[in-house]
Formats: sequence, C-alpha cells, structure tokens
Amino acid sequence: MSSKSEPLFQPLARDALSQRIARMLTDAIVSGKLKPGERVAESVIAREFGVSRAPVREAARLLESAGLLVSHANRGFFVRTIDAEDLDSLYELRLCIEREAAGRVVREGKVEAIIDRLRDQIEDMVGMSEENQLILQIGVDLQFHRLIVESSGNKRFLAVFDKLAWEIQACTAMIETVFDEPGLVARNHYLIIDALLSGDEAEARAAMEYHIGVARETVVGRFRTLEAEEAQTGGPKA
Amino acid sequence: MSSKSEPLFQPLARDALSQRIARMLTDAIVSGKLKPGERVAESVIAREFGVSRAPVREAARLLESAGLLVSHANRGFFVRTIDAEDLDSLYELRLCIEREAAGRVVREGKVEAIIDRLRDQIEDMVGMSEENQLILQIGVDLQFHRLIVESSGNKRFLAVFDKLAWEIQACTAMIETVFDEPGLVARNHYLIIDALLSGDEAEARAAMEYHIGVARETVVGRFRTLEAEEAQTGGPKA
DNA sequence: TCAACCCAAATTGTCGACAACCGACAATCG
DNA sequence: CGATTGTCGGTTGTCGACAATTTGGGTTGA
Repeated sequence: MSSKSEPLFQPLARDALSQRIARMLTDAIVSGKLKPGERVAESVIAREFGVSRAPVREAARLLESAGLLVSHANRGFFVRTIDAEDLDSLYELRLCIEREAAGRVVREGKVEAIIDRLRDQIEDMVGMSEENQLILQIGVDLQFHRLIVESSGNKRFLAVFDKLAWEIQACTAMIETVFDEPGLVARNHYLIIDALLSGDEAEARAAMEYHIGVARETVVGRFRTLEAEEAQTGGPKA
Repeated sequence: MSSKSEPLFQPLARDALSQRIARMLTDAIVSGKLKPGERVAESVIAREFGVSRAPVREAARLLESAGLLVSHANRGFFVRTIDAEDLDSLYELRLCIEREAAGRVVREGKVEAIIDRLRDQIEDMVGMSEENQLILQIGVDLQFHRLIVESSGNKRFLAVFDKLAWEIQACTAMIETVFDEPGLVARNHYLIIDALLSGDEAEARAAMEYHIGVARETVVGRFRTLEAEEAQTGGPKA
C-alpha cells in the first residue's frame, strides 16, 4: 500500500445526467421555486435542460421515492402536497429517530468527536438568524441534527433522517415566518449540547424530545393556520 | 352505480409494465430465488420478460430505492448484500417504530378494532409452525406487526415499516432455520396482545421492545454465524 | 340552456438503436 | 517473467420516435 503515489487529481464529477437533474429539481422544490401540487411534465423539463426525457424520467422517479414528487399513472408527476397531519406524523417519526440517536451517541461516547462541529453550527445559525437568513438557518439546523444522527452509528437512522429532512425543509420553506424569534431557536441548541455533555443518556433523550417537540408544535401550528387561510382563498386540491 | 352490470371479466392487468416487473423481481428476491450479490442485468431481465429495457430499468430503480437492489454506475444492478451489523441497525430502527406505534395504539384506544384480526394471525402462525412453513410464518408474523403499525395512524411509521419488512423477510429467507421453536415464537405474540389489552401504554411499549429484542438477538445471531461460515467457504464480496 | 358525445392536442408509456463506458483478456515492452 | 498498454465483448446511459392514454373544448342534439 505504501507504494501508491499521491493522487494528483480528484476524480472528475461524472454523475449521470439523471443525478444532476435530480439535484436541480430537489433544489427547486426544497427552496420553494416549485410549489406543492404544481405539475412537473417530463417533456417540459427535458426541453429546459436540453436532454431527452429518459434521464428526466429517472430523476423524477428518484424524487418520487424520496417523497418529493408523486406520480399519477399516465398523468405524470406533481410536486407532493403535504397536509398538517402528515407533517405532524413526520415530526413524530423524526422524534423517534433522533431521540434514540441522541441516546446512542451518549452511550457509546461519541460526543467528544462531534462537539466542536456542533458548536460551530450553532454559531452559524445564530449569525444567520441575525441576518434574517431563515431558509439558510433551517438548512444548518438540519445539518446539526444530521450530525448527531450520523454519529449514532446506525446507518438506517441516517437514511430515514435524510429522507424526512428534505421534506421538513421544503415545508418550512413554504412558511414565510417560521419562528418568531429565530435567534432564540438557534441558541436553544445549546441545551442539546449540554445534555449530550452531561453523559446521562436519559437526559440526552429528554432534551432531544423537548427540542423536537417545540419545533413540532411551532411548525405544525403555523402550517395549520396556513392551511386554513388557503382553504378560504384557493380551493382545496386532491 | 347500481346500473353497472356484473363484471364478466376481471380488469386486465394494466398497471405500468414497470410495476408488474418490480413485483416479480421483489418476489424473486424476497423468496431467495435471487441471491444477495447476484447481478441483475437489465438486458437479461428484459429478454426474459419479453419487453424493452425501459420498464425493467424503472423497476430496478424502484427496487433500488426500496433497498432491495444497489446500482453501481455504468455497471448495473445487483441484489443488495446485507451484513449482520446492517441487519442489527435495521432491527433497532424497527424497534423505534413499533414501540412507539404500540404505545399510540393503546393511547388512542385502537386496540378493540384490530384485536380479532391479531388473534387470527397468531392462530395462522401457530398452524404454519406446526407444518414447518417457516417462510410463510415469517410473512404472517410481519403482517401481525404491520397491522399494529398501521392502526397507530401514523402513515410515516407504516411507510418505514413496509420498507424494512421487505428486507427482514429477505434476510430471514436466507437463513435455513430461523428459530429453534417456531411454535413458541408464534405463541409469544399473545404477550403483545395481553399488553395491548392491559390499556397501559408503558406496558405495551415494553412488551413490544422485549419481543423485538428477542427476535433481534436470534436473527442477528444466526446471521453472524452464517457470515462466519461463508467467510471460510466462499470469499467475501464487496 | 344543458347534457352527452366526439375529437384533437398534449403527455406519458414503451420501444429499438447508438454511443459511452467498464472489466477482462491479450499483446507488448522492459 | 512482471507490469503496462491496447483491444474487445458486453452492459449501461441516452436518444428520438411511435403507441396508448388522458384532458379539455367544441359540436350536436334534445
């Protein structure tokens, strides 16, 4: 092994077209440029990207399995609509995963390895909250939680988290003012860090449960009012 | 609606080809006819089914997102290999979901609505255990658990469960003797029913945790020995 | 006026073909 | 004889075209 020479170049980024298209579409949905319920015609997308329909189709199927699109047979793809109840279920699932992950991180002594990065991310969140960069803040927020899930060592937890994180980001992007006091939300993550550092598994689980519970109430609550407003203006869609 | 005449024929299978192919492939994998690590060339499958590669490709991507296949860029699809550690992670995830689901079923008083069906399924399991129909028994076993998860009312729980159930079934299909005493395993489900009927949420959670813990130790243990055996005979594959 | 019907435009589902790519074997050179 | 390089068969990635299906609007008839 020692005879291997130092690599001069990184491998070129040569993903398949479908993967690049999937990433573009994901960004468009998560950032809210494509709105829920909106149609995503593969021929239209193919024209815009200047490729054939095959890779677009594959990208769409990828996003379908990720839960960002839904497909009706012979009618094509639509950006997934999500209702408050569904969002609530999503947070309940998230709670299960992250609570267990936080416990495992403490139990297996993985806190030290990530504590610095977690602190940095909180700093980033605080900075973004002061500049009212809410979408970006949500992104870092999810990264913070992802890091904990990742270091739990359970790859299945991470896979589930990644799937639901996309959806949560997309949903929060739809709400104009997610939190009344973004700075407070950012700083509240210090409570999680404290609990992790306490070394008490039960405390870590409780802190995570509380944290996610607050987010759940806030976001789902906002979403409910948003739904009620839209029920008055625009008609409901299936 | 009443004017509709009696249907002379069943509707022809008019799902997309890809869905039918996906189902066939799923059966082949879950039942063990396609072994882990085995190559699934889309051109070969397309020839066998007498269709073009496009629907086969879509089916493969579907199964990839379901976790039954993996794709290496430009090299095609392979039946997913799973190691004991991964299987253990899977059971840990399953524990999180089902423990919470059992609690919710009790909390929201949904037990009555499903108790009869649960009992029937246990009877089925006992019958199959006596006839040494282990694969079938595992299927009903998972149906039993699925019913609890479904009636928890959280659609996300059900979605995650369905994904991991496939994998658990495929893994157990690889092990010749999953349990020493299948009849005992089947009857142990009565403990879950008792806990659900107790009306105590904590008790329901504990019973589910214990039940899955036993299965986890048994199956993962068997899998470890299976891995060790294969490490001697055949070389390990990436 | 309204309903049912029919037709046309647009979109998806599927197909066969070609090019790019990977892995393995054979050929070449030191 | 070992290592690198060239070549080849087979597979995937992508494409353009055709068939099947849905949708919406226009027409016809009561």
